[in-house]
Amino acid sequence: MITIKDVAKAAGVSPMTVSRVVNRTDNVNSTMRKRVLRAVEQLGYVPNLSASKLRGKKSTHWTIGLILRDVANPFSAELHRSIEKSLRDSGSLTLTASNDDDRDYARELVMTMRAHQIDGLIIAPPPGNQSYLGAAAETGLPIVIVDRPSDFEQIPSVISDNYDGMRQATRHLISYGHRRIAYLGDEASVPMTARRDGFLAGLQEATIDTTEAIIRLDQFDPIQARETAVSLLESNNPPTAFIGSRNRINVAIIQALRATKRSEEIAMVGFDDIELAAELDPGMTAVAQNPILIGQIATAILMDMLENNRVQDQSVVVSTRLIKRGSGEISRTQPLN
Amino acid sequence: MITIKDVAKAAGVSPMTVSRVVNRTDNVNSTMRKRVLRAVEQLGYVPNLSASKLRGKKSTHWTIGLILRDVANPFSAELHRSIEKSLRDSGSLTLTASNDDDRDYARELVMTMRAHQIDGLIIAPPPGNQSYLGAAAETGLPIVIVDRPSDFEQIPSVISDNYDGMRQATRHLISYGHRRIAYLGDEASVPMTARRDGFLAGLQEATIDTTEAIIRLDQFDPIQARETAVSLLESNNPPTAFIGSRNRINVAIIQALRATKRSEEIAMVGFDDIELAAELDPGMTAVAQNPILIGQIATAILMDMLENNRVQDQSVVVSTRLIKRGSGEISRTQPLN
DNA sequence: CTGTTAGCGCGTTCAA
DNA sequence: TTGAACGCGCTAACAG
Repeated sequence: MITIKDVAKAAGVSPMTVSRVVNRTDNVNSTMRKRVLRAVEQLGYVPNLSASKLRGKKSTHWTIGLILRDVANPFSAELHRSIEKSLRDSGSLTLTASNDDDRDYARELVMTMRAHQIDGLIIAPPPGNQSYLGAAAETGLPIVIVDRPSDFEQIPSVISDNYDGMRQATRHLISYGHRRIAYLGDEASVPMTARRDGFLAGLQEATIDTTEAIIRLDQFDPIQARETAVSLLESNNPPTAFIGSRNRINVAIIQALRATKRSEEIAMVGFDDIELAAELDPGMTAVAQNPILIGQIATAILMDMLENNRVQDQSVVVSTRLIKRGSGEISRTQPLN
Repeated sequence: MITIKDVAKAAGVSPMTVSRVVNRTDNVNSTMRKRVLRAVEQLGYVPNLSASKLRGKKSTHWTIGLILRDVANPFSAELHRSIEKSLRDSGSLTLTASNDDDRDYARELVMTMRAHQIDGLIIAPPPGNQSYLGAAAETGLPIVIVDRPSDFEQIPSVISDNYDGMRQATRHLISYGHRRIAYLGDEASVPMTARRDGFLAGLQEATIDTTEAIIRLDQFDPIQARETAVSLLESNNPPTAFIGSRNRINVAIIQALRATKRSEEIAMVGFDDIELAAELDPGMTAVAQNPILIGQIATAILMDMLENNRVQDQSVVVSTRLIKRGSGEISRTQPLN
């Protein structure tokens, strides 16, 4: 490894002079500067950021920890991209990992990232106790929570308006005459319970009893969800519309509708948009989140905490958007009870 | 920040003893060990990995640089996920970034990551000179190239069999009677030229002249590709089949076919699979790459270089798989010339 | 079994 | 304008 000393020796100056040249500080005699730069070039010297940081140097080239649920999930991937882009100007880099909704692993990841000396953290925490985040925040680590509400006053969060998004979806289906609406979801995390509550609120507004609808909160796995949807469709009293609570579940419902050749007559709205959703027959009506904006806001808040060394306590809610593509605009065809 | 000294003071021992306890090395008296562990717990001490590394400690908790084309692209995202998963057991973390096919930026990223003291690098390099990788490799940094061939003997690569995959796609369409096949792609990178060559080889095998087919190598942008496809469909001598050269282009072609209501009569095969491809009408026949396997192999090679301190020079080619879903099995309907 | 010494690469502080 | 000394947090090597 080429160190500052090697460069100094090659250029015939002291390490300090090299440091000054590399960091563009102070005034350095231009001949020396040239000598140093030539040596840097020749030896391929790359400064050791860890050592600088250890020595106490402040930099704006932050190392940001980014913990998402699953980097391969389209929503997470877009969020990742957005954060990366927002960070790019400052020359900051992200240490990225997926937590798979496993709280213990998330805790471990935070530890490891702290050991790696991250300057800030953006995390989509798994369900459950966020105490490990509180502890980390107390040491002065700036943290922003995304996609989940924060347990702590001192930790800001950026999150979609899950409740309102789902309520809109529900209202939309009701406006097309549907009452027997099947909701496939779970209640394992706060966003999911918010979506469930949005659905219930939509029903209540229209004075639809929860027994008239079909509410399945045990749908964790796409394959299982697909089977559930098929069996509902084949039951005595099938739904006239479906609501999917997240992107993988939406795909499952679409598969079920197609497998039973009912996609033209049974309505469907999905929470979370999917690539190609517009090219289906009919196109999938979706409640779209805005991962790009969420990422931008989260990054902006974090940068503010980092640069101004202050504690933020704001919680931002980003609204969703209902995109009508056909599947949600199928009117109820079945006779009224 | 809590350091080893703080813990030592709190536990009434020397820093060295704390180090031994934390690193589980040597034998430490069990009472002392307990005292130390209690202090660690109480103070929330997190060891500074950078400092350990600076001191020269070897660890198996590697920090791996991962430079992809675009973390939000489904192919890259799957690759990312696979690498992350393969790395997880060793407790390694990735410093991840997108290069947007910009060589200069990729060069800069490698610099920055080197400054961050990464132990190894997995990169999907942009088109153009890879000299910056050669230089980095010469300093002893283990590098594995993915999704692109390597310019250097000493840098191993893992890549899909683009040539063969595209040749299979072409043969497949030809076996359904197609001769006037429109290929929408570019030749801006080695994988793309390999796909182009695979297409040409497929034509040649069937003694189809290149003037009989439609070969567009100027399709970089999905929106532009969509327009191209529409205008081809509306021309005097339209193609009876399309080939898309990558995922975003496939979507564009599907959109064009649907917009012109020709998806049932014009065949189509896409290179790269897409979520929901099976739920289209007809389903999209695709040449699927295997990002999971590519990631596993790349990680395995890198780990071998890291752990055994040796230089690998192998190049691995991962085969593709043709998935028939309907769009590629539409026979030619137009009269023979 | 435990502590002391020294130094990894770097930059702040101060002296020249 | 330049350089020397010092110490950031940590641990290998040695001493006790």
